[in-house]
Amino acid sequence: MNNQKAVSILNALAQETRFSVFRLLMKCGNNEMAAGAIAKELGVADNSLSSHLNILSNAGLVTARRDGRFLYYSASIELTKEFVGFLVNDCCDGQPEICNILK
Amino acid sequence: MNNQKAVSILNALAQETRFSVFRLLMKCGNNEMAAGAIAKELGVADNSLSSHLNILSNAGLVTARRDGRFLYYSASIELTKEFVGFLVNDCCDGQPEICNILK
DNA sequence: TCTATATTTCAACGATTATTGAAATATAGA
DNA sequence: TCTATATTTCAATAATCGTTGAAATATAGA
Repeated sequence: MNNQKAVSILNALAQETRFSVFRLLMKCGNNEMAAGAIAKELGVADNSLSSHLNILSNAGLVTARRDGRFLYYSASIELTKEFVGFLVNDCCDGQPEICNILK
Repeated sequence: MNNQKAVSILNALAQETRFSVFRLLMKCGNNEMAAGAIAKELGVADNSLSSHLNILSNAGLVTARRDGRFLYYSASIELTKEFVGFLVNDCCDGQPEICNILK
């Protein structure tokens, strides 16, 4: 993780539809959802959602698995962990007890 | 914290200069830096930085304090905590042990 | 092979965004 | 009051972004 990678993740998340997709998949944990099911759940056009899924995927936040006609998406939990860690780790000039940010 | 507020925070952070400003101020912890010092440190034009600081400030991520001609900025650590919590809390459908995201 | 379903790709359009130069505002000190 | 410093505001421009409709691709089943 580095500044550039973090900004690309932030860009991917900084849009209402994409953020909702991400939260929906995070809620699913290690389970997955087909693109169509996500589109229906969120009330988004298929092609628009496809574009958003692609952006999330390029940022590494979701991964896809094809099964027949369906593409199943799931959240990349490891990357999310890394990202959150990077966001908060270097705070307070190496004295985390100052802000105690993770609790 | 809610989706809309989180997206506004993500938008504020999703730009290289602003993310660098945020990280710089987080590194300062409860200390602060004058706008000019931030601009110099990051090699950004004053007016451009002012615009970015305004965006970070509108998102609640930084606060400003005037002292004479100087405006001192610092990170809003409480909001950052709330934001990170919101990002990761509802994961795994209420079974955080599945991804154990904060550790 | 034909048809239906699931999803993506593409081009176009309007909207939003970042940067720049110049001007304005706020304050300090002589 | 005059000048210098710190910062913001404003208008303009170029670049990027999200959505839409239509077409294309992939697959399943009859």
